[in-house]
Amino acid sequence: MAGPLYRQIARDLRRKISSGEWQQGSQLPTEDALMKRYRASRNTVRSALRELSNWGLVETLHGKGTFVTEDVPPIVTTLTTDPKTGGGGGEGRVYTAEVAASGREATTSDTVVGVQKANPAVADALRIPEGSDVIFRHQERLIDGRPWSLQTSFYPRSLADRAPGLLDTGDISDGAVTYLRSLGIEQAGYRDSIEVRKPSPTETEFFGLPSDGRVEITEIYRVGFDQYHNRVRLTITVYRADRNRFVINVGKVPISEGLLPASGGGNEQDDSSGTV
Amino acid sequence: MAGPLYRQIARDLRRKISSGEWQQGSQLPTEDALMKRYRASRNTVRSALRELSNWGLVETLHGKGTFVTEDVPPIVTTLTTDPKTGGGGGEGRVYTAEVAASGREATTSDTVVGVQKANPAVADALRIPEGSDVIFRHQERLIDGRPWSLQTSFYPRSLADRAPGLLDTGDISDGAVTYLRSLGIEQAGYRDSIEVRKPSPTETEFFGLPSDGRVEITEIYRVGFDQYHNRVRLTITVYRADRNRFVINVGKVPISEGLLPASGGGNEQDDSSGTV
DNA sequence: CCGTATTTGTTCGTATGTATT
DNA sequence: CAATACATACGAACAAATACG
Repeated sequence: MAGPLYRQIARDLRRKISSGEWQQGSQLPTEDALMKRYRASRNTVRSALRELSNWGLVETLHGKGTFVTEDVPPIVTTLTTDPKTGGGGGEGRVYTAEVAASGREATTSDTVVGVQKANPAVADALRIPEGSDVIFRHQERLIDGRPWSLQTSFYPRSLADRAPGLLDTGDISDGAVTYLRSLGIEQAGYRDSIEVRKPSPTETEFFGLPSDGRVEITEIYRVGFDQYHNRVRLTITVYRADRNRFVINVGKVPISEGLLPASGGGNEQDDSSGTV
Repeated sequence: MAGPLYRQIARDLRRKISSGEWQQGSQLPTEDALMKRYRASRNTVRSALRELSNWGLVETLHGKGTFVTEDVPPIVTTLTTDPKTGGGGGEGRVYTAEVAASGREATTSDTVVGVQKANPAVADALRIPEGSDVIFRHQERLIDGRPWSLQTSFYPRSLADRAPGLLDTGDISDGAVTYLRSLGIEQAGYRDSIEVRKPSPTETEFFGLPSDGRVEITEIYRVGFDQYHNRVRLTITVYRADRNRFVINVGKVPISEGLLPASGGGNEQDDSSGTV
């Protein structure tokens, strides 16, 4: 009854975690201890632990032990700019301001700039021929010193004639959008496209993700348009999917105070909202 | 060298998949065949296959075999309403129209309506006391007969005095937003909050997800405000994270034609965009 | 429909390697 | 260096789902 043994063990351990019997961050019994407690073989116990790990409930560290995963409050990012206050300022500034408001400190690595050939995705987003030159500006962004997001912007190479600063590393730290506006290239609007996918090796390393594909990445494509509907830039930003939340305001909405919709937190709610 | 054997096997299989040597949907060699090919034990081969499965590259079916995962083009949903054309029409209509535009057919289950006590998340979103009565309206939404999303809207119980139709199952199929507007309750704006999390058991079953927590869910909280900044409704919609994409338009953007940013597809791009 | 072969799922026991304490 | 704890790997047996004659 009740299915395979390893699932029964997993269920029991799960219960002990979600009931609070085992606190966040605390160490689970060793595999050896669990073998004895459940009279199961090592492989079976490990299957149970792997299941919990897949669901993000525990984390296993080689040589140290298995620990109950600790909740990390998500970073909240607003994707829409307030037409009244913001006026469409540079994203870099907006992001850091928003993070600072939550009492954390946002920093960025040095900007890496360069020119490369447009791959299909970039070419399509900017409506330029595949393989034509594009300027890229890349940054690693941290919060309180911990990896937060990776961002790369692409501009058509031809823009550098009017906006040579795009190829400077530090000068336009105020935000490329602001810089371009000073040159008469207004960002009249933008389109974001959000998707969730598995991390690339680079992303896995930057974010310090587990080597199995357990943790996903949220990728945001932002295509910026000027007043003539030309595609001026493509910005790709990636985040850890499980530690970031994105907010979109449409129409007349009050200024956000508390922000967070009081998320329950873990996975254990089990449809606590009734019919949700 | 090159790490554990099961990873070497996994890498080799991965290469055969991403190189196209093994087509989408085709069956991999049986575990028995892989044992012989790599001179490894069955458990080791299974470790390798599990790794590929975790990364979403293959799917294993009990008694049948292991198959290369087939790409499913994502459903695209626009979260912002065009102030010119849409004017903030009912979401239900907008969604189905958008899906229809892509040549697919959107249908919904019967609406389940009822009254329940507000849980903390709902109470916070609507700014009402926890435990007070709320009306819920729940729907399962399908595309071409396949599960697509689950949606539940919550309204303060008190709204039913002015809008009794909220408690009818079918009558306001045009969309609750339209219905409320006909009663003078305008949705002046809304705030979406997007997060990614593991599926609940109900969601796992509805979407037909694998029982390990491999596939994630995108959850969108939408809080609607009336012209007086009152919180009129909370709509929670959940989607398969890996088969849906969300678009947000801000400011002046051209009408989307092609939509998709020509995503490369799989995970195997391996930072093909260079510095991304 | 039945029975058999095929294929993956579960469980055990055991041994050895590697990281941490 | 030794003890502890998780990681990898092998071999074996039986169970469960599926395919096929």
